[in-house]
Amino acid sequence: MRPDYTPKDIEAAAQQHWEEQQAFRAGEDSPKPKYYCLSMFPYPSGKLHMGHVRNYTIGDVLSRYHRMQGFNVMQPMGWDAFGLPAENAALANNVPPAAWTYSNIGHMKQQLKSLGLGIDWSREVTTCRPEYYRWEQWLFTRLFEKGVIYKKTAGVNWDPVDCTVLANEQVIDGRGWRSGALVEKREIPMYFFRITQYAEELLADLDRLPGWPEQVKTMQRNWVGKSYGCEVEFPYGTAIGKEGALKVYTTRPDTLMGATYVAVAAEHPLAAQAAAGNKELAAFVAECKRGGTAEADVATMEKKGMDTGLFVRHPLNGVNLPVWVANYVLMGYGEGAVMAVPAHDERDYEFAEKYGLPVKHVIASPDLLNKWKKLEAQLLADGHEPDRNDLDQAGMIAYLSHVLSDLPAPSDALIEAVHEFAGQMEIESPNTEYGTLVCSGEYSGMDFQQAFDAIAADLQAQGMGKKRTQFRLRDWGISRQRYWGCPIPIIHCPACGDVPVPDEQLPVVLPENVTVTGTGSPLAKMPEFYRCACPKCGGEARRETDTMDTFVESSWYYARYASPACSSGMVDKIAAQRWLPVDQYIGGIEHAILHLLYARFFHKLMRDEGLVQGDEPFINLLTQGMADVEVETDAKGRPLGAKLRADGLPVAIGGTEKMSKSKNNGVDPQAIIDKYGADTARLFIMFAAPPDQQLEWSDSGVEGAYRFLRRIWHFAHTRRPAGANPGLARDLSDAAQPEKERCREIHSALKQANNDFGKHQFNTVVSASMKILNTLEKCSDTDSGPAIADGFSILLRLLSPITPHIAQTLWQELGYGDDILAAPWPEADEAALEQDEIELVIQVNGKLRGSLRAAKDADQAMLENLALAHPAVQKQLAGGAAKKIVVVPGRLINVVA
RNA sequence: GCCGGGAUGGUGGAACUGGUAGACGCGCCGGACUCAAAAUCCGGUGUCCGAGAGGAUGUGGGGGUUCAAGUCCCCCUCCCGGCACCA
Repeated sequence: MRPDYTPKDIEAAAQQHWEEQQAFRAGEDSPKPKYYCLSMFPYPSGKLHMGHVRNYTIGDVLSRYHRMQGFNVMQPMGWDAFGLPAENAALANNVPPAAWTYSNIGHMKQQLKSLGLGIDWSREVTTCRPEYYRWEQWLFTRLFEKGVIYKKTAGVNWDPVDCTVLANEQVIDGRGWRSGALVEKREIPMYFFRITQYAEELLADLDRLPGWPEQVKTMQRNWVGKSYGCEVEFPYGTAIGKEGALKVYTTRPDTLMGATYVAVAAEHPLAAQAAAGNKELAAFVAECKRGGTAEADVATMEKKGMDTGLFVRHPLNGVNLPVWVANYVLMGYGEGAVMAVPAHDERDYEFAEKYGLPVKHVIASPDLLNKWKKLEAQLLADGHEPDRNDLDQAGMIAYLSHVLSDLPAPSDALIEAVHEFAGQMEIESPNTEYGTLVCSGEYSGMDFQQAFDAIAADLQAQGMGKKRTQFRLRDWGISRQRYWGCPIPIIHCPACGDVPVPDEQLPVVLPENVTVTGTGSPLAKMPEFYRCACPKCGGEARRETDTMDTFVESSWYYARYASPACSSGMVDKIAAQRWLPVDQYIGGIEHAILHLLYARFFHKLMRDEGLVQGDEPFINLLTQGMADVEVETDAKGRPLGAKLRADGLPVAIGGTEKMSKSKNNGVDPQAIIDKYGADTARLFIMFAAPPDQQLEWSDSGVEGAYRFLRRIWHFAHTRRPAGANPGLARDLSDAAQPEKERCREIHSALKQANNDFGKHQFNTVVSASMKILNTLEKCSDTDSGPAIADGFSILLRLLSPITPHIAQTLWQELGYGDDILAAPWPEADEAALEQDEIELVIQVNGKLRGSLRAAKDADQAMLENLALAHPAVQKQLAGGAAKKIVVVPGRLINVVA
């Protein structure tokens, strides 16, 4: 055995050993229970960053841990290979996206292998390969025929200079990132997955995922956004041109009597109609159509609007309400029109304040109600008749000032009551809480639910509305006007319409040798690609040149791993049944909504096709915190440029790297692996923080991780802690006190580590391991020989999922066994944890004043007496008596003076 | 803007279910070894007052509940993730 720790040699040897043993091939006919451990596959951006290392180390730790617990583990890996960055790289470096992608995959695969991950590489999938995406195309044609996929128009960001559709992140301050041209919203035809048809199920099944973080489930629930509300129609007469009704959807029908105007989106027919004869309005509508489509931009825009001059009639009280065009109303959302209740909605209030529109309170909080009653009572007491007219804010303020100035000699009590009421109204503008209806005619006095039901019933009776359940979730548009993606398998025939490509013609292969110019879609310029015959009538037809959203590939890869080479179907049903669902999924928190929702949706689609069983793809989910970069942002929070923490060099945004804010993590993992080895890199990353916590990387602390491994090696070399039967429970009844204490320390650290493994808190597993080594180093050969061997074998096994190379090497070198992967997982020996005497903390009024040792089974009265006798307590009490004594068994005694 | 998180020493983080705040590391300070340095080992290290014993104070800010609050409740600030064409 070498005296020095030489990670390069031992890691190469250990990896070769696993390779020879085919140690990580997932067995198809194992009697052991299966454990499918999946880490989100990487986009092949070029090189590994710390986020990858963190993700894949977590996955490997869980895989190896479960393997030692007796599971048949499957841990696959693959490449999310289609996407925008490859096209950007092509533009920047003149390399075809395919070549760039394959070369990146080659390099990153080497990097992953050098980390010593226990991956079954025989299952590798690459989404840009026709063998993979042909099945995606196949499913598309099936779903198209079933009507789950349909076509409609939708808005995109159009760059009028580059004649290209831009991704949201390519629109910076309303301009194209390359051309600088002002971006326009343009409506184009696209294919959509009818995900809304599954909205109810996607929502309900979240309740059947106890292994998912609550945080993620909450985000998904809010995203699906089931709401109970009402359709309300605001009729208009021929004055507008023709008779009709403006339909809106609201979740607050109880505030209907407080509506003071209605607002429509710029794209709404009513806006277009009004703009036809109004140049100023037409210009405003055009202005609203400028800029990007991203919701964050729209929502943070300054609220602007313009009066159309049109009016609609309030369906219940017949009052005419003005129609405004407002940029905060979105066409693709609900009905593209809203009823505005400024008194009880933040955005409506802000808008009404800005344009001087009336505010009418119709919901009163208990406070407001009480203050109004008090005011009324005082008016009566002073001999005046209270005015119970509408609480239109302006009218109310006028009324209140009338009370103060026009009434003869108002009493002090009345003046106070007016001020209190006015003050409360001020506080409650806008009041978005539920409350009691006021100033709402026959509905006054009702609570939310009563008003909801009554108003909905009245609307329905008049044919002017009804209750409706609505989802916030929108259908999933998957058409992309880009080259580097999976071709949509549709042929457009002038005679037959949209015809799906027949099975025998699949896959529609994406040509790999192309030149990317940055203007327009490359496929649309390739007649050899798009010219084709209609599969139905044989006539001349045109192939669809749009490709699919890359979220589609990542929505089903987890299922493909079960039978990666299956050439007869999307999945081999037997293999899918064996391996699915995924037992543990691990990936970044940034995927909490979109990717995870789409994958859940796809599982249900595949289930309905009879391909997979079960309703959900991922049983347990671990969301990893982001690995941050220091990013400078503009006023809208968009990155202007990222700075590499380590050396301050700027990093290109939207360049050849994956376009992600997390692409640069300040520390290059390869440099750490080269200098210290994979075990140090893995240990360092697991020790830095718990997996779900976000982390800013710096390499301080890498040295400490390396030092720890070196100490382990040195300990093994100098102390040779081998035992014939490591892990055998030892009878400690005769052992000397120091040895008992050392054993207790080791087993209590082990107990903590096992508990932390269960919580996926690997940083404290590492600290427990460090404590064990600290204890072992305190042992002398003579007093604790066998304990050392026992303790060291615990240490190696505890660390083996995290630092597998050194653990395997020492396990073998010291003769514990051939393969640490086959060793049983260590469990804490409860007998070793027993203590006769324990330390108790003494508090006086909750403040720490001392401690005492007592027998572990000392009773309450005895402990109280011991505490009272304690000098520190005597001093604090200063002769006084204790009011109360709180004893927390095994922990503390608190004397309350 | 909306939805979801987060904030603990110089620093990464720990603290089971409301019960000794700062485990385990990094860094720093002092010491040993050495011709010297590196490596290694030993000791110390929240802040303030104090020679010391000890005391006060302390978990982003403000309030509250409790014998006891980093932990529970209310309000606020800042930071991070997502917002449907980045992946």
